[in-house]
Amino acid sequence: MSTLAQSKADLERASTAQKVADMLRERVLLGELEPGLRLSEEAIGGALGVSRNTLREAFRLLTRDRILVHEHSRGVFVRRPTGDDVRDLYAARRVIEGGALRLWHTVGDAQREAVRAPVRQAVARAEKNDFSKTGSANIQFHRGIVGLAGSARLSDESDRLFAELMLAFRVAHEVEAFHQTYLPWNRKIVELLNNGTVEQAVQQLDEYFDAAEQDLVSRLVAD
Amino acid sequence: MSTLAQSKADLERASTAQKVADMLRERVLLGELEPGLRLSEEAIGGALGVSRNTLREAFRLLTRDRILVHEHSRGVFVRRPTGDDVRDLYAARRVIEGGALRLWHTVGDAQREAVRAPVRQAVARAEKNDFSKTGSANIQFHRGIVGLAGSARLSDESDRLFAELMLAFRVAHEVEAFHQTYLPWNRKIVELLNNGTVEQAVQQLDEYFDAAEQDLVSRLVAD
DNA sequence: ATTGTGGGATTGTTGAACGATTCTACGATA
DNA sequence: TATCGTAGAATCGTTCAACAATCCCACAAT
Repeated sequence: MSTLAQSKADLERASTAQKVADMLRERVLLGELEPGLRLSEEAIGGALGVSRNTLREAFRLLTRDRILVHEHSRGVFVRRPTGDDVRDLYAARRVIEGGALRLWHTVGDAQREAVRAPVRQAVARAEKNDFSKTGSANIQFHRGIVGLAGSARLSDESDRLFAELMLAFRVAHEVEAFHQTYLPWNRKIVELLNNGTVEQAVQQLDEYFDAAEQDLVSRLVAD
Repeated sequence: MSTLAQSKADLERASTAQKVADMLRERVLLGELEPGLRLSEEAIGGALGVSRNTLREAFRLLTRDRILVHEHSRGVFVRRPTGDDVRDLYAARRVIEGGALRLWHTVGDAQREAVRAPVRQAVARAEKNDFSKTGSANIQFHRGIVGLAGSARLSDESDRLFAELMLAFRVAHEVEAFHQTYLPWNRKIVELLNNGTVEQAVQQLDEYFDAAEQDLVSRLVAD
């Protein structure tokens, strides 16, 4: 069964627009294309060897993911989140992740492990002074929390929220902080979950969101 | 200030693709284009007088809203939600609306009124045997609940979930039931909220979701 | 009944074209 | 000097035409 699913994935050729969109998304999230930058149809299309029409389809896909913003007759720009955007993002995360966390005692162990494992691995690496994959570990932790809900739609939307938040950190020149200060919070949350005190875990998560939002907003308005 | 915002809205001309997408979305949600129907680029484009490229942009917009599904080299189809889709949708709603409802005691009266008012108006109309706008009233109620979170992104995503759910009801030939059986539940929820017993309101909402999901799924698999 | 194997229809992608809109730089006016 | 207006360049919005790639369907072969 899993082999069938795998071969199906192989068969699902991505369209040109999809491939272009994936490439551009990676470039943006890696910081090679700075927030606020305008993406010229002619320049990008020429560099990538695709026609304007195909490129515009790729732009639509990324606009949908809030990676780019479209302004009529002006073009598309790499999104540059504001303080209001950050507040909106954390308001959404509080509801989604808080609501998902409260399902802790209703889900199976596989879903719980998706929350515990990223923290455990991050702790193990930190003890060896290995901070290489510390960034993606945090995201995996929060993806695991959302996954408790058991909704692919919710997980997809959360991925978009994470990506947009990453852009905000980049605007604030705080990409490193995003990847380093979270670990104590996450350990505490997992500990509370393992104790069965879910409501306290939710409260801890809320406090983390409060601290992260406040820090990020202050750095954005100062800019 | 409001006049400025209004004139700005006037200036924001929708693109042709956007207008076409809005028209098609309305057609689909009104049931004029049945779930599963394939939308031919040539036929639709010819009928609406727009080029294939512009129409394809409109298709992309509706695909992002999960109104249409795109299959490579096969075309786009009106989405036809399955039982698994419905389960996914309600899993997402449970987390989002449950999480939002728990913010009841933290929000201002304007946001609370956005929850109460739709139910009050629906009750008033029902007493006069007026069931005309009973459908949108239910949606407004749930939009109000999501609005408690104070996140435009979350509200937008919820609108997409509602639209997709409407398609599921259409597949199950239960559009009317969707608009009629909800009122007692909603009244009870508002009553519990006014009493300050938020957790009981959340529980009541969960029970409503359980009942609605089970009913809808059973009608879908029977099809 | 199942499995090739064609032709026909539809989509994927490209390139060019032209009107519409925005941006920019330069000069006019107070 | 600063503000304003305007012409020209650059870019976007949309359409059209073309061709390759893919899918669908009917028919024949086993």
